[in-house]
Amino acid sequence: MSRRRLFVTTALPYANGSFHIGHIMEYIQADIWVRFQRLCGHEVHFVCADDAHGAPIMLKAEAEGVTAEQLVARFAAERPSHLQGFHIGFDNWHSTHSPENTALSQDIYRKLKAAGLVYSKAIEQFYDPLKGMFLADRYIKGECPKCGAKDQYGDACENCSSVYSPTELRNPYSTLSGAKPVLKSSEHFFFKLSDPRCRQFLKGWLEHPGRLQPQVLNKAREWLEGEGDKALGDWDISRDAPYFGIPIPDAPGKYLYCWVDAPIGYLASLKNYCAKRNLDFEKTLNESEQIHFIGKDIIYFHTLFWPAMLNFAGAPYKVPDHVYVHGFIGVSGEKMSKSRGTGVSPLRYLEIGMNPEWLRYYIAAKLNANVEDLDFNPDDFLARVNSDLVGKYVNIASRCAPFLQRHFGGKLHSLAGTFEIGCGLRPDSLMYELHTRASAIAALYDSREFGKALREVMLLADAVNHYVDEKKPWDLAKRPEDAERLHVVCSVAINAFRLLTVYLKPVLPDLANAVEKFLRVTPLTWIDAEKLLPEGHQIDAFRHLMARVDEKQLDALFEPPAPTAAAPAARSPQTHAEHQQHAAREQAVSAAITIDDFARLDLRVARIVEAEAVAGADKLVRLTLDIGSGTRTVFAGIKAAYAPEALRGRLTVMVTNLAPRKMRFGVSEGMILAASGDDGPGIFLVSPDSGAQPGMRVK
RNA sequence: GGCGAAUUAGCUCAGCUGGUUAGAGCAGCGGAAUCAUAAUCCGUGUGUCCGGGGUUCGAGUCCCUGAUUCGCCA
Repeated sequence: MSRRRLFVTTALPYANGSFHIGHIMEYIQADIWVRFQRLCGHEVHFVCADDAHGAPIMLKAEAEGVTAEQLVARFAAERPSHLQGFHIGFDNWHSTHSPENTALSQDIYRKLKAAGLVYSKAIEQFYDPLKGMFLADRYIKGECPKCGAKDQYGDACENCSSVYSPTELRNPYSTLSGAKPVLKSSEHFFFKLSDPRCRQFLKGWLEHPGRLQPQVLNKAREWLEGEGDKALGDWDISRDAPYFGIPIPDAPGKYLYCWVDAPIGYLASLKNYCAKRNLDFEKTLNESEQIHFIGKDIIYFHTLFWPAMLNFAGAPYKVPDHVYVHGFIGVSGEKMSKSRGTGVSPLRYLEIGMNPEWLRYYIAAKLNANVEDLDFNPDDFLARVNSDLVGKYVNIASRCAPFLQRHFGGKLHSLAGTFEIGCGLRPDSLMYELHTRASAIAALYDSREFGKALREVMLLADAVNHYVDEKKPWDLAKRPEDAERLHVVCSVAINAFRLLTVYLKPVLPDLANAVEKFLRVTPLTWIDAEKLLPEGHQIDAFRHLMARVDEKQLDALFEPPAPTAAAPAARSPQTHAEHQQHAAREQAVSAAITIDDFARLDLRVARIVEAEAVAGADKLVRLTLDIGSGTRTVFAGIKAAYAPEALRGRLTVMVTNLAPRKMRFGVSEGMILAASGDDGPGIFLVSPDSGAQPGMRVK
């Protein structure tokens, strides 16, 4: 195979939070693929970056009283340790808020404009007069124009699922300030995706054989070829100040929509990397296959906007060669929710000392080349990792190396007249079989069928264990006349172990590293599967290569984020609200907790933007809370003490990481703090001192 | 609401253009072994293939319909 040059990216994570399991899964998938390509001798430039721009980051920074740059820098600072923690080997990590990205984005914009694909027109949008900014749909709420349900977002009603535009909402309000938004006109720039040139190009790009997975192609084709009201529309690519983003050239007060400069961040990161490595950016870009790993949620951007942008911007840009799409990862059958903090926390996984390669293996074992969701199931994880990795694979070395050490000074026997497999090995021998599977396994890795690849490898591990069992080295060791047979059997097993290590190395780089030390060999590559260890090769004494997963670790991993969120099982709907009333009612002071226990509570200053009595409930008030980064709905049992209208605009303190709870009237996404005596008087809402801003952490 | 996908053993999933007794891994159960961090080996699957109709000599596989779940669109 000729040497490939690859430019590989993963989707840019939004820089308003830490990594969640979904990010890590994608990085693991791409990292395994990249490591495999490198083991095969191909050249790979593997980069990513923080997606730093956009209104949510700007607003979150504002709520925390820091600049957007500071907010982004805070998350950027923790990236390296988390990536290293899972052995994810990006060559470079950059940011869309960078000189490179500004230059590239403005260049691409200018070229698209020159190509006649950008035009401007005035549009009317809701504007928050208090905040002094235009409001995206998600920042507008109001009453559904059809059914009158309150607190519905600007696009659709969760209650009657009717669809409308934000301007149709009754009594609309800004979730940022609570103010009534006003309609205001402004000039916006559009990318003319409807241009026949675009459609024609995209059709050709999409249909290019092997470019996309069939499911992705179908979806993209559906969007591209939509007719009538489903036709592909032009894309609004500008935002008005104030906006944290890249200024549009020659258009004061206008910024590029963050989804324009986000994928350009791939190129910015590559450019930044090339500068560091003294590589020619344009040459590297043009000589490499350009491959993007993404989740299924952003297919639209990567199969329509992005290739069209690149194509019509022209040289030195080139269109992506492949976009590889994966599904979502759920936990125990439940969908992961970023905002509600459910799911497996990769950071907690590392904190409690779980082996990152367990997760790499487990995820790899469940990944295929399709756009399918996968499930993290703790029991499955435990069984899979312990059985496959420790029981089958590591066990081979563990059961044979001691004989070599005890009887032969750790030196291997020759397995054939020559060290090249195939020349001296019988076709029916174990080593021959192990060797011949290399190309099939490689093909599976290359096509991202990791689950199938690992199944193949484990089948081979089974064969090796079978072999050991059949040859019974422990019996041979009892008879001096069988010494040579013992030597051969154990040497076969160790050589087999070495091949299995090659096959697992893309998934388990760290373990492979430990095996290389144990076997005293230079770093293994894929071509090493064609060779055997020479006669007399000295190996080290065996020591544990991998611990088993302990069930207690999984318990710790899934411990609820806050003590109050324990046992969410069978509780009456009312309990949560009652819990709110009584949370602090303990007479005796509770048992001591550590600062770490306390730190697990995420308490935030919240502004009550909306409060209304819940029809049909005696005590409940439905609160809409602004916590800086967004809004939450909380049901609080405080109706007896507070009239809803008296609550609006007040600041209070909210437990933001309390597990969400489904109640008869909706989902409560946290709780607010209030004081109360044993049997009354009343309920007293906790308020921060003046100056506090929504989103500030209470600690 | 429209379009689409999924639903196969306790768990995770294979089953291509319809064809003989529906498969794998893990778990479980029975046995063997004891080199190995109780790891390994052998044996063991009577599953309304989501429900209900239909086409066919024959359907997990095709068609219709219903349920559930999940997407996309509006």
